[in-house]
Amino acid sequence: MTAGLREQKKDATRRALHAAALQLVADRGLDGVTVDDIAAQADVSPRTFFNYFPTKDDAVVGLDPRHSGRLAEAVRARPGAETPVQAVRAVLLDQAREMARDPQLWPLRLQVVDAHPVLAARLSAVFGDAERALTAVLAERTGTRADADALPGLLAAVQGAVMRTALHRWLASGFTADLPALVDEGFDLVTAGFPATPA
Amino acid sequence: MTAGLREQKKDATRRALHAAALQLVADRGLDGVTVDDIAAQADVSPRTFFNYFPTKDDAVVGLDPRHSGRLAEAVRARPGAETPVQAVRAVLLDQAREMARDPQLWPLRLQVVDAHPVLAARLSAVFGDAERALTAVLAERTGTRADADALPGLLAAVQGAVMRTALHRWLASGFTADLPALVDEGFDLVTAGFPATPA
DNA sequence: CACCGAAGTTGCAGGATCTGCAAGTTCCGC
DNA sequence: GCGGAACTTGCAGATCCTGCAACTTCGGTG
Repeated sequence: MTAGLREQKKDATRRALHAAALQLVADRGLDGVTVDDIAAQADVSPRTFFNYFPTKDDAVVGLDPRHSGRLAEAVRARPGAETPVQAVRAVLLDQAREMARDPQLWPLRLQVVDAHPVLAARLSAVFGDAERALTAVLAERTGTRADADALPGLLAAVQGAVMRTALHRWLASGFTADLPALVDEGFDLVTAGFPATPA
Repeated sequence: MTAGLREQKKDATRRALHAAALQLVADRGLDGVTVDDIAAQADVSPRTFFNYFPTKDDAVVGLDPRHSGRLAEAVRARPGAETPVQAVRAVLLDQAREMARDPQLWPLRLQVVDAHPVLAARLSAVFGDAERALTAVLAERTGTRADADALPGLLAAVQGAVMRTALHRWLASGFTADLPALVDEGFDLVTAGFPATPA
């Protein structure tokens, strides 16, 4: 089942590079760290670094392109009886719980990303990929064409907005808030159509 | 009113650089164009290029950082009687009309950006800045703290989602669709809370 | 109108990023 | 074992981007 030794090593190296990049940048700032530093920390040659990540920035963010497909696949796997919003909401809650599990990884990532606009852009690109894949799956589910119906693309984009907002508020709370709860709150507001003033 | 000759020249140079970057990249692709090419096309030295844009990518996207504040300012200027959603919707419609006015600039921009994920990330960063500024203004309007109330941040993010989706659908239509109408459609869906299936 | 400070342009040197290429080394299946 | 595939590595080189120091141009002032 688990792939050969080769695969394991690759995964390990990838994680080592990401961990090194994240930690070093957290300590010294993005400009205080070179690719050579990261490679040295992970015990590979500088040239090998680029076999794993096309860019220093990508190593810091550290999210596979294959990660982009996970969201869409998870939504596809939801029971067909659910409405698109219900399906997306359920999946996002799962992901939020997953992210909150490791008390180090995502908090550190978010702090670092927040401190460097360039990295925020990179992270947005990853989200964008995920949203594009999700759009296709939602179009399947609703049986419409993605270019005729606005719903798939819009829901995919709004889902990203909810998640980004939740992550930002999580960060702002010093990671004391409950991430899934923040996601829930976001979906409540959205599905209520942004009530004027519930005052 | 209009600033001195100096300001005019700066604006002209900036526009020339952006236009050159956009056109060259549209023709040859992002990797087929160097900063030297762009500078030459705009009749300035390569070194001067970096007095205007911190990055080649930024020159291609060509949006000021000061552009980021315009959205927020426009919302601040809306009558206080409007709900946040109404105010944001009105401003976004204005911007959509503005973007659709020049039949060349935004279409070319969007095509180029769509063809190069790196540029999409850059554009996302600009949107992100605008959203952050908007969050602050919305928090003012609702009289809440942006970190206690989810609405300002979420509405700012969702607004971005609506606009991005509209732009994407505009692009997909080959720019035959009506951009303001696409924005309207997006807001209708959002304020309806994503109705299950209006079938 | 002559002059001075501020603002803008330019060239140069240099560090860092990233890519192709051509070895070497390690793993997997037969 | 052994042959091919996969991975690592070094090297050369193009490009990006930055600091610095000169030079040129603009805008105001007496």
